[in-house]
Amino acid sequence: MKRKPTIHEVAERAGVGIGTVSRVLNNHPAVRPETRARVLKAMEELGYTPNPHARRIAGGRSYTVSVLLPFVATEFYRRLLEGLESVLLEKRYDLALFPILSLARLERYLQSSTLAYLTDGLILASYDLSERFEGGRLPTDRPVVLVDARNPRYDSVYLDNHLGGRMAGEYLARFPGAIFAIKVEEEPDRVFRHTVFSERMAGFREALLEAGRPFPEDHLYVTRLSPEGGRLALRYFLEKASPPINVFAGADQVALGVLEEAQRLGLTPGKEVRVLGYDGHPFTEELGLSTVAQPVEAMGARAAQLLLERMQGYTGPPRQVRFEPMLIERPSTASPKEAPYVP
Amino acid sequence: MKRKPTIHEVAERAGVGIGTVSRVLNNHPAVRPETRARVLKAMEELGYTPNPHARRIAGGRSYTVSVLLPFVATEFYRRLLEGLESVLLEKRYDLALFPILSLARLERYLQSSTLAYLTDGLILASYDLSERFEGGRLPTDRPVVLVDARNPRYDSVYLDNHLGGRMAGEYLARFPGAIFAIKVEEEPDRVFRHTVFSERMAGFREALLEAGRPFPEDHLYVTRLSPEGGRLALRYFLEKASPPINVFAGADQVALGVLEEAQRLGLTPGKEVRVLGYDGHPFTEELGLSTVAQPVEAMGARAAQLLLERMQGYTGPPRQVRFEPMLIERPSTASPKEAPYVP
DNA sequence: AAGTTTCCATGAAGGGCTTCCACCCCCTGC
DNA sequence: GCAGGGGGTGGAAGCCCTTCATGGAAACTT
Repeated sequence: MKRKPTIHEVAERAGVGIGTVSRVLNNHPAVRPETRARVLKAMEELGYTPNPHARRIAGGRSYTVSVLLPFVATEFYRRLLEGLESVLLEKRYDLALFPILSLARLERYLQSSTLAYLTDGLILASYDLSERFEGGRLPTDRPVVLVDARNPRYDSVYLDNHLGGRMAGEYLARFPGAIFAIKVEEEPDRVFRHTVFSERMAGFREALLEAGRPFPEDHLYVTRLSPEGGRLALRYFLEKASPPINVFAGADQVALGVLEEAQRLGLTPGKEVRVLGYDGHPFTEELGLSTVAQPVEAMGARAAQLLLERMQGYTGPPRQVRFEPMLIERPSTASPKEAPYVP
Repeated sequence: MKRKPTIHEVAERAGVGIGTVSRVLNNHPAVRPETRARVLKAMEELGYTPNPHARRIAGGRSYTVSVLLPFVATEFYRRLLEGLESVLLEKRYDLALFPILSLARLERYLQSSTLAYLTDGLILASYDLSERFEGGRLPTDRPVVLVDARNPRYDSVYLDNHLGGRMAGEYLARFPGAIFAIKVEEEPDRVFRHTVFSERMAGFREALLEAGRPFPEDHLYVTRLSPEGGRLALRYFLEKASPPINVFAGADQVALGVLEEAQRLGLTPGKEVRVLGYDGHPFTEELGLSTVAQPVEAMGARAAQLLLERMQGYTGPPRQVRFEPMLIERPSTASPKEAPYVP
């Protein structure tokens, strides 16, 4: 394959200077329309496309945004990417993902410079990095936006998980029957720990306390993020109390398992076993699963917007954008009117 | 944040020329050990790290490999990345993912140049691009390796899905009871179509034919890649035939749903309903799900190796690396010895 | 008509690196 | 003692762009 054409070849073919070609590339207004057309034609004929590395080196844009994220294979990140993509694609930006699949990889990103830090902007998903970097700042001078995480030094887009937990608690407190909860285990690896699940549980506990509903320690089951965890949890709960019981599953994936196990045991969801998930993933709808929904796509889109503003030169103080979850009631929890809680 | 130090500052501090610094960076042998040490010390003190854009521009390495892939939120790609990562991390390469989340994004990658094409090498997952690009070649002169796809022009690492289908067919043909299969629907979007599921079914049919087992058209159920599809499929199958029945689910995700539905209906997996998955994802083990296992991690690792060789200058003809699946027998299909098929 | 302003266009400089040639120094071998 | 050969080293040239003086020409002024 022959070498890619450069700006010089375009300039020569169009009979203009390289500066003019560059201005055409960057949509600079000071180019006469017919000159612009000539240049575009030359580019077309040569199959020219600019080199992002060179653009970036020369102090321009590479039109690429990096996303550092811990995992890729979950519904949450799928939705987050969808939100980011929707905004960035429209603005003609590319999205480069840098998955942090292992501790070794994280170490590498913490120290060495990587392409990730040298694109036009950086989105950091689910990490609060203040503890990890000296000075609590990433080794880059590009704009950085956090999403699903908070840090006072950077623009942050986050969900109020404490509130979500409260909403779950307030809601379930209105039903008769014992109340249980499943807490998703944090990665044993300290590095990858994030705090969303703890925050949810804290809010949940708080709401139950205020509602005067007991929540003994053995009503909490801790497990990994998988349906299997939900199955085991339900069996455990049924040893502690008889139906009807109410389960806050902490995550939709886990709630799924609770639902399945209930059905297998012949217990009617929404009646003998009320199940409330968390996340609001699309699959909950067809399952009739009640859930505390996170607007993940909207959070992603907002993060992308904040980053675009920074890349366009905005230099105000860090912005903290808080999103609120929304409780969606579905058959997996019957309406509390039908069976109100009587202390 | 102050500007990052450059090679010149390192050179000055170490009292050497920039050429020497560059040689240290690139592990060139012709540097005296104590000079090397001095340079490394200067780098350390200045917190210097090289700029990948500049390295790439100057004709060197950026030490980054791009991966173009269609989806991110599936177990398959998680495993594939794990395989790629294991090899590349060791060789000190970064991995940049470019997810193709939409048709618009694909179009963009087909035409314009993007950072993806300008790293040191490119891995293309699950796409055969020969139809999409003029001349059947990507617009890049970097080495390209395909994985989970085949193209005679490029190094390819692929699984023999036809064989996998055959193995499934031969295996299930040994059991009594009607035989059913679930075919995973291809994306309606023509662009994202891939052929793995069709290949599996073709092999499956072939094997049944040879074994003299009938497979009428209405024994095939088509659905999306989700457990829900498996549930619906099983109910449909049970209208067509009574237990025992044998189901080739085409994908582990789908098999999962079949298994769940069977349990819910009070049918014993491995006895009244035999279920065979495809993929060999880790979760199948704890579920006792028999499956035609793909060595996805190994395929990823191999692809990374092929790419590394190309990046190191190997220029032989395109290599086609074929992997074979392996049937793993678990409780979801009892041993055929216990209940052999008698025509 | 001469002086201003505006509009376009040019190409050198520069950005951070690799490569390569030139050069120096020191060790061999005769 | 001298040519020859390496091992080390320095820095100019070059990679592909953007930016920024610089300047020519056309469009306005008074």
